[in-house]
Amino acid sequence: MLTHDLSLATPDCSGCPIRHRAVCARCDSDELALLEEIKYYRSFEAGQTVIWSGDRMDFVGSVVSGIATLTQTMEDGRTQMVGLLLPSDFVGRPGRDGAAYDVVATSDLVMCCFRKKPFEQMMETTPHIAQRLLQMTLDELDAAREWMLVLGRKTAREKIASLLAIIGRRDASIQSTSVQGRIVFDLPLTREAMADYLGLTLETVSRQVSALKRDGVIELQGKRHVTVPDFSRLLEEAGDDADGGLLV
Amino acid sequence: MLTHDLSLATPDCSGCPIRHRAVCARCDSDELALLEEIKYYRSFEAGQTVIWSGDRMDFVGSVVSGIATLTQTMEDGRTQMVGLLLPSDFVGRPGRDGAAYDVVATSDLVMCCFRKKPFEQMMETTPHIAQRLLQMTLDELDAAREWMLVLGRKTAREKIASLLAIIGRRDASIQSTSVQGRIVFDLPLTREAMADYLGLTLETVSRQVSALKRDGVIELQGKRHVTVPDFSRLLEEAGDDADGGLLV
DNA sequence: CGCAGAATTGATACATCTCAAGCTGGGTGG
DNA sequence: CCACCCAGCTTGAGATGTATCAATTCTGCG
Repeated sequence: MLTHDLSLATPDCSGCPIRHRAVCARCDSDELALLEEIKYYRSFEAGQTVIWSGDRMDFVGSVVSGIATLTQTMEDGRTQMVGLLLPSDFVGRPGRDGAAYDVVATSDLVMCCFRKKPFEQMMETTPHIAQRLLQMTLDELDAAREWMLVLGRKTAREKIASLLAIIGRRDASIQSTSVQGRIVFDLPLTREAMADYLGLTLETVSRQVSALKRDGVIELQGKRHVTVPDFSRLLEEAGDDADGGLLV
Repeated sequence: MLTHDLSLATPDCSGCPIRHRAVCARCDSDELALLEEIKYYRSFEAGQTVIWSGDRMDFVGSVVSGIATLTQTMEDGRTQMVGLLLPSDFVGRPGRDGAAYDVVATSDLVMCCFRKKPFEQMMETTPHIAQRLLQMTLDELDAAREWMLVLGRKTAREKIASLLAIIGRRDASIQSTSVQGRIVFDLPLTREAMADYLGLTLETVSRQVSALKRDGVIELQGKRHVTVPDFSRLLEEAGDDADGGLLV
């Protein structure tokens, strides 16, 4: 069954929650008006697949609310998450027809989509869009490289701590709370999704989460609600500089 | 001792070997003329560090010839390669002051550098540059994600096979040979660099190279010169689709 | 209440790491 | 020209971290 059909309305960009962070962030009102003509909303339920790797993709778009994952799968079924899509993140690649990865909605998801052809044309004529997209892509590239260090060189415990630090930091930045001392947030991922993110098995994830809890690095209320009593302690466990790095 | 000082001359862009692939690929002759004003060449010897992570970076640029690596290092010394820079690849990030990674010349290296400030200004006024840089960044992002699958989910043997396939494919594409059947190339990396690339130890790299040789997947002449008698066999060993994927 | 998906925990297997010893080939100095 | 040297590489034996297989235990929900 479909969710509320707010999805079919196309609310004004001016009230959009991701207006200042998404690919349209630099656009002025004239440019926004052009985008409004080619935009439409789509909703997905938790668990639904937005797009399969290899499928033809006739749109690009932004995550407005909810969370989605980008995953790659080998023939024998091994899967690796290669991206975590949060509100304002961009999906799809201008200039390419097929999707390169599976995109799956982890929670209920709303996307602001643009038909691909007209969007590509706008990119040629509207430097603000291409400029913002470049900036966002460079940020994603940095995140991917950070992640490569996690996957290639960190232990299971460090991997879990790194993931919790990333999610905690993001949550704090959304709420503009300070990223120090006590942090509280909800895990948006199942143990299995965490495992796919970190290149581990779900059993190992479970064990290491338990270990971090036993050692007082984190506290759990239920399976998903996490309290970090001392964020710098978590960063130590992640093997990161306790100051949180220069690039964030 | 310094290498040949062709480096200090600034040859014309029209004869540049990476003219059609680098960040300037889409520029017309007027735009090239502007770039020529802010460009200069720098040479590095094999083993030299081009830039240390965290250092201030007052230029961006392209690899003209030779190979460099992008690596990240943890406090305790664990290192992970996060990028392999080949001719035409771009170094540096417009809009950022410090270098995010160590850049090290693996072979003798020539770079075409642009002073950062003027380059950033040109990016604003010259859409062709920003467009090409976006395209290149998206390609790098795809490569990074491919690599994440390798790091997170492949076995040591598959990792080695994947690396050999990547290098072999690149070499074939430079020589515009077909990527089928028999392939011959030189490894541009030491066993240790391969290990840093793949998130392994150098001993494991050595063992798996020996195993692939023993099993007839590759032949070695010396330590670095590799013959792959059957490229599709190598792809199977890498755990990839034997057709080589859709995205290349 | 009882089921199903998610998570935890345990026992064991195995891949890769670690530590250690030796090999190889190209360069250098006697 | 030979002997030596040294970085890069190979190989071995044992330690260790994570995967695998297999029960349970939670938790939310119809």
